[in-house]
Amino acid sequence: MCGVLRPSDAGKKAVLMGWVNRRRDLGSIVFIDLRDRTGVTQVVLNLELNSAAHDKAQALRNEYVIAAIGTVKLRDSDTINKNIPTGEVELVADEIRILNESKQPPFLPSDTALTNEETRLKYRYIDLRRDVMQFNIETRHKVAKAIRDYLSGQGFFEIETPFMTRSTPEGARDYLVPSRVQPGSFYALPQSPQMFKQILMIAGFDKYFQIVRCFRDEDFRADRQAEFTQIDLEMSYPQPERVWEVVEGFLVAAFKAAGFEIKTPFPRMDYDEAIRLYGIDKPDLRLPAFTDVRDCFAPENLQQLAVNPNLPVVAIRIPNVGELSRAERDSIKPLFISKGGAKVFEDFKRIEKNLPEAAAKIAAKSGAQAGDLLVIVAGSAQSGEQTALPPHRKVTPSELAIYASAGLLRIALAQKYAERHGVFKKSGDSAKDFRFLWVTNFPMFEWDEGEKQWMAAHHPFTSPHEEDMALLEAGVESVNDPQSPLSAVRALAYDVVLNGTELGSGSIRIHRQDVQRRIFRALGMSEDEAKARFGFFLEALEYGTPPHGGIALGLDRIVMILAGAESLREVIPFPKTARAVDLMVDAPTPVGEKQLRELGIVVKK
RNA sequence: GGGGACGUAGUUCAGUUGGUUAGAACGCUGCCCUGUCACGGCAGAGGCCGCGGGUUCGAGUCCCGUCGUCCCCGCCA
Repeated sequence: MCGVLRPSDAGKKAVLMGWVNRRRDLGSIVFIDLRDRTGVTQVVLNLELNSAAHDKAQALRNEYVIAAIGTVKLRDSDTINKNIPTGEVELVADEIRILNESKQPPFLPSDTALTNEETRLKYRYIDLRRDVMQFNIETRHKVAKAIRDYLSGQGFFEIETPFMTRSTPEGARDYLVPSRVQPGSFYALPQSPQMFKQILMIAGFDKYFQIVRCFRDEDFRADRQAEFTQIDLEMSYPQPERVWEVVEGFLVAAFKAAGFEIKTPFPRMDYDEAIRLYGIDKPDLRLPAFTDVRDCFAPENLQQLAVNPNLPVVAIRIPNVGELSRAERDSIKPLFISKGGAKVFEDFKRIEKNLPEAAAKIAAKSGAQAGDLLVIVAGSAQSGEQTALPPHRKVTPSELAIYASAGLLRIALAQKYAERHGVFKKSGDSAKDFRFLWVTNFPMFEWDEGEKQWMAAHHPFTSPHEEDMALLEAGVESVNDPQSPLSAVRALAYDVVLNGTELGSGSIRIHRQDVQRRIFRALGMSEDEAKARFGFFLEALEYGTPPHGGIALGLDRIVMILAGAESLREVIPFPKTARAVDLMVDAPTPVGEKQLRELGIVVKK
């Protein structure tokens, strides 16, 4: 292999096969850098030593596939290349065989400047030859293997579930597969194996996992692909803590496989707390939390600033940004996305000038140092009514709007000034570089403003909190009332978050028929409707279902973070574009009349 | 569905207030070169300026539309 020869191999005969990475022709002596996935070795062709081989080297071009047969030789001390692991040796070739030629590629794997992504995706087989991509795909393999090994060792069975399954009109849009033998009927590709894994619990496979492809026909982002891979698992009789322990266990193994030591257990935080401190349900702990600085202002100050005094006044602090120019301060406001009447005071200098006392208190309370950026987000007069708080909830909908607006701005600012504060740069200290977090006690229901009703925040099989059963009972008939007690029902649902990325999401499931029925009723779903959608599943629940719960983590996202990549496309061998197009194979495509006829499909233009 | 950025040689990019023959680097082709390793030197080829329309004496540059890629909001139980 091209990356393995070392000084200890000196004198040995060797055959190297690989791609011509680069050719350096000095006339009577030619150097070939030969590359395969293990690395690069220099092959020497000297006219005086072997004129036939030297002649053959004249014909070599980039990306030709060749075999070089020769002797491993220690390099003279002044010709050692310290930049590559094989740099102390070279292969003196007796013979060169051209195994295959190559057209001139649109770009070279050895290029230093990265070609645009469209070209890379079209010629993915060349892009994948680049060492970064080879590393990413290797990391992916190692991580997946470590997880398989770990879970198998813990008594989990990897069990496959169908890809061609049943469409359930919940959640994301389905990819559909038409049935030829039953024209007009369609399978759906699974958005996740959710119901199958629960059925496996009912079936007695009390520890299940699967590294499995999932499909969602929605709009895509850097961290969302049409098809993506989940580490899906489910177990019988667990407390949430037991699920977390398993996940922490396999993440330790996965990170170790990629060369990182991480510590467990991960910290835990209530959903409400995450919103209050970070304005988002997947906080990036590498950056400081919000400070509520409402009490730093005198009441007349708030009035003067037209700030709603009943709502929080949030200070966002981004450390070590340095002095901002006027233009930079002006460029903050366009980053702000106001929800529910939230407004931003992007220029802290102005607050310092007009309200020096308040500004000093804010700086002190938020722990701001010189060079830190402070931005204030507060409620305007247009903000929603402040409502009474259920005893165990810490965030009302009006507050949520403020926190969420501030949360988005916090991230936008942190990304914009990432170069300056350097918080996102890898330090080499895993405890700092990988900030894990369990976010727990999500709300069971979310208010859908469009549908004017409460919807399942996670999925309708998530178990409510034992303590909140009475609230569920009280709210079960008020699905269309935004003030319904349903707002306060917490779910036994949890997310695992890493550096502001949601890695995975899970819950303890409902195993009791009566609770499941109540949930469907609370979601405004009639008995018949529920039966039509999930009939098989509801029936299965009636045949002795053990309590069970689980989680699913995005393998692609884990590998993306481990590889230090900015996009899932960097860790998926054959990804799709934002419009779900595969540029290499050119999919999707229209199909012929005959094929459509067989499937009983007429395409409307 | 909405907002933004980008599209010029094989590749990465530059291209001034609209101005005559659209440049550079890398890559490519040929020649020279015995220790290079992003080798070096000389010479050369290579362009529907994404596509369509408009304004203009004149458009890579301005306007409208369209296609594609990327990022964000919505969406993603």
